[in-house]
Amino acid sequence: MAVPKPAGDLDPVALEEALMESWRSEGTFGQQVSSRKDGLPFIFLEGPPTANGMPGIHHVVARTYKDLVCRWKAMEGHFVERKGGWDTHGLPVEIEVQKRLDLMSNEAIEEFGMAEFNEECRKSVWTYEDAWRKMTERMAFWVDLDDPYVTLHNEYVESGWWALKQMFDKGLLYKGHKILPYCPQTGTSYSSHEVAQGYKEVEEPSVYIKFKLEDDDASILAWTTTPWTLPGNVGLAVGPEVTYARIRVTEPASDSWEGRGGAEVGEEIIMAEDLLGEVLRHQIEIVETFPGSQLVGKAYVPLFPDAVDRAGSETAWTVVGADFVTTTDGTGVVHTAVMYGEDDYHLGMEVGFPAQHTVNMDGRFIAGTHNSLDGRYVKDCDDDIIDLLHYDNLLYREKMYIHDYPHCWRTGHPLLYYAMDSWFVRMTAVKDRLLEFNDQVEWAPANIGTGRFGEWLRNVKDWAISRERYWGTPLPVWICPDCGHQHCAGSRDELRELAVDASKVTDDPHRPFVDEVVLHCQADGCSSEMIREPYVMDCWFDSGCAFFAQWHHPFEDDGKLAANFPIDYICEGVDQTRGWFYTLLAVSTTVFDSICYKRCLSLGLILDANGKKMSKSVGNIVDPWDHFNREGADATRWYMVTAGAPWSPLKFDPNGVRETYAKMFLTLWNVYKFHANYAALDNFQPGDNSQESRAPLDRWLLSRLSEVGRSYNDQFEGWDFHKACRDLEDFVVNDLSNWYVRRSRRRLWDDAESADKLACQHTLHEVLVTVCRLMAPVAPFMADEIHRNLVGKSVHMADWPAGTPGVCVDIDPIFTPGEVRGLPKRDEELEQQMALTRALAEAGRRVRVDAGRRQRLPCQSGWLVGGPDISEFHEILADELNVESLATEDDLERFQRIEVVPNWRALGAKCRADLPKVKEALGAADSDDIWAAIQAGSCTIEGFEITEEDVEVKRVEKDGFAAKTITFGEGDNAIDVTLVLDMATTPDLLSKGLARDIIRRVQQKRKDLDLDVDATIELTVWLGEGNPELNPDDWAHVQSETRADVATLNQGDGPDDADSFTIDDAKVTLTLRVP
RNA sequence: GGGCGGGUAGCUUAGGUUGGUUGGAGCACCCGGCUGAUAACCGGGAGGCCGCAGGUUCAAAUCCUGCCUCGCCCA
Repeated sequence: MAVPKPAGDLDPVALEEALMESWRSEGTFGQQVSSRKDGLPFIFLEGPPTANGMPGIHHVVARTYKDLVCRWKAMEGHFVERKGGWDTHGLPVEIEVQKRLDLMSNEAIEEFGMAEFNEECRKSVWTYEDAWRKMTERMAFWVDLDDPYVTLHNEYVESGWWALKQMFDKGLLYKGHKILPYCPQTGTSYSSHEVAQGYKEVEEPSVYIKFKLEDDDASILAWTTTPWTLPGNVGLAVGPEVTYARIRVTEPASDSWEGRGGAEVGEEIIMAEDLLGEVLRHQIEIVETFPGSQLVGKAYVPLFPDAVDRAGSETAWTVVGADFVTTTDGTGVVHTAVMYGEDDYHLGMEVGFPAQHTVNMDGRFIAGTHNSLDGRYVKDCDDDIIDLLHYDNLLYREKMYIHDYPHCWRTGHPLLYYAMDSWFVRMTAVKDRLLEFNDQVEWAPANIGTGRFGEWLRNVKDWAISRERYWGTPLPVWICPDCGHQHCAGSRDELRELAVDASKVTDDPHRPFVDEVVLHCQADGCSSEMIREPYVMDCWFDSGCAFFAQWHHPFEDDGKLAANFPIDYICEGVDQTRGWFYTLLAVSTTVFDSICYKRCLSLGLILDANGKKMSKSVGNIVDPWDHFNREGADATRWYMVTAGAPWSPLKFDPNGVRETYAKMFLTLWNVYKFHANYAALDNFQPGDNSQESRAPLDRWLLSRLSEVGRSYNDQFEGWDFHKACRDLEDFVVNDLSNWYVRRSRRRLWDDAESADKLACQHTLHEVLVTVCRLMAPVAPFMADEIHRNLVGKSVHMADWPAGTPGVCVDIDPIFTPGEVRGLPKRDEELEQQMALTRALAEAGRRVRVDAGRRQRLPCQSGWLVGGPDISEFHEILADELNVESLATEDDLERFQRIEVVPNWRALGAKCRADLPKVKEALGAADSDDIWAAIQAGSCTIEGFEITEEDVEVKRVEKDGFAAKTITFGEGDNAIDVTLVLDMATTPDLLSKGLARDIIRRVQQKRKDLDLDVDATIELTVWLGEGNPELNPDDWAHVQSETRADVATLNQGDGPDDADSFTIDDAKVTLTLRVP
């Protein structure tokens, strides 16, 4: 504990940069972690960002909430390790490299060389690492970036392999199909993100097809916008609840028929009743109507009999029921080609349609589909297919159709929805466990767990985890081309064991090296060789493995996983709900059959000041450095935390950061400066100084601090960081600065040592130290700067002053005796009294405004009527009110008289034409007498008997008094308190008021001249005509207050060029000279 | 198209679960006061169809229904 150094003006950027340097050289972060190594662990897992994009303000938000919770828990005494992490695989990385090197197809990549391409990806991943590191350090996110986990590291990949093998061994990994938008030109399928970049409006032929029933003369009519899928048709779907109609054509089509197709008179067609009018172009009659369920099971004649092999399917080319069928467009009958639509595929799997391709990976029809189509690009065949159907009398109509359709963002070609081979994790098998584990997670906000996330889990689908890409964790599955045996490898050693040529197994598990590895088939009796499936993993799988792969579990984790699982806290944006939040739980459920994280804070999105999403293309990105370099990281962090609940969308307003800086940080700094400068001057040493012996003002502030600290902690525990910080800010600005410091300035001016001055210094010291500890997790810089100067050590090594410190197990004591520990005693009664005092001080200013009496002109007396005893604060209140003496008084009557005024409504009805006379008489009479007479029932005026109903009684202040009544407290405890001021003016009061006005002007002048506080001056004052006499005592007071060693008081107007001012029409002139 | 969240003063927002006197606050604006008090402070003023329309109720910013609008996720 040292005597504080004096503090200068605040330069937030310099302050923060200097502290960064101290933290670096002292290793403060490491010290904070290791000093708590015997505390209960609090396990945090960093969601890995990808470093191939610039960090933005939204990253600062997420990292603030990660950091503040970890810092808070560490101060509580927890052992909080914070390992960094990087997400380094995946499509975004590949796309960056492809764009840069102009490799716009898989062929181009393979021509360039897969090894070379992946090397470019590996480098690209670190493009912005330095920017990330700088941002992370500058914003004071304490995370270990020197030893992070990295998803591309060989060890990390190996842990992923191990996890996948666990799934495989449990029968949770299988190969199936996934319908994906696919570009045959580039040979790649696309993520929804890529698809979104390539929508185009196109006009294409759509057709109504007649499917002839086997045992019936009628046809079922179906509609499609993709004629090229018709050869693959294997079924028709109808809505079981939808009403269908069988109709008969009664007249030939009119001459206005356009395009191909048609129907004969007498032909019968079945389709949804609601859509008849929209679809049919013939005169018809309805034969019958019936629900779709009656159609289910009916067989029809295949359009292209050779295209698909029945393969034992009993449902092929029959009608099936499906819930997704609607009558919003089409015919209410959905043509189903299993391999070319997501609904189609799922329906096909469900009802057992044959799943066969009619189209190759190059986008051409497979040989044997139809002799005029085989080998041709499908999009070129639309017209020919329509022709073929027309000639077979299977076409009813064709119609051009305009819609948005996805196109390849690289080649501009239309994408085909195509069933790709894909590997899945059978999440549907563990759905109940997922839901059970989710119930154990404490979500913030709670509705994410029950709502968005819970909903997602209740509808969980199998997880398609393979990607036909190059840069990622390779899928460690090998298949024997001869016997079909599948083998999932769980480690690099296992590969070496099974490899035909072990030397092909490199340390680097990435493609293309791993593709070279061929394994001995492990099936009994098969001596063939297994080839690797050419996929890489969904990069979400990588990050979902972070909780164990970061330790290279189970290969060399040294018990790390056991000690760090499940995780206590994760925190990311709400957009991670179906991303990282899900994949973590998915992996921990399938591999460990365990909950993964206990608490999850899901952050709202960050928007610009206008509520628009920030995006590069719109150009509304906020650069965090704009604020780091102006208001500083503390103000930026504090603003983000106080701007709203963490889970609400944050409209980032640059002005708000400025406001936070001006309000919270400048104010706090100035309080600190006030304390530090006087403490340095007086050689202040904190020591024993009991709370009880201090001034009521001190005890009040400490009590407030106690309450604010307690609720701050409670609100932290309830995730309400925004409320906690707003309350603390309110305390600092209003209680500490605007009231306590303002009321205490004079106490510290005193040159002599006094108990009161010491009490004030101790109070400021304790309050500042405690405030610093409370705010340290959110604003780690200024809190540390102040704490270091007052206590001599970093705030980040200090204990949390509130809550339950039970988790601090055998930590070295970081406190020396006499230091602030915990929170002070609370005195609610005292707080109430001060609240009333402040309310009365405000009421007094209002009284003066209403009564037209200047604040600087003192009143002789003030009285308080009613309310609790606040005599402890009478001195303060008298000073605030500028009254010579303040007293309590029981009898409000002393200052008030009643005034009886007519109730015009009642009196008018009674007196009618005589009303003016009654009014005059009432006005002339004495109110007290009239009221007494009315109450006695003997009041008669101008012959009318006046009762209580005829008048209203008002209470007004007697001449010479002004008053205001305030209601203090709430509900049943509310009590009226009246403040009365004596408005009388005496020569004595006028003299005091004049003195105060002169002092005020001189002080302003001193300030303008930038004089030192203790500099002396020579003062000359001229009092013009009309001024009151200035008493010698008051003149002496002027001299001492303004440090005027030499002072002259003259009558009359002073020199023209001197400063002058006017009070009550009298002129005062003054000159001020510095000797 | 489905799910979720938001819409309150010029701007940022509190309140909404539990309906109840006149819907609070900060910034900006205007007037006044105060200040050896900091980008300060105090009082007052102006500024609100609490997104729109219905409904429930003695009473709706609050509860219900529909719609509009912004955002996110999913299709």
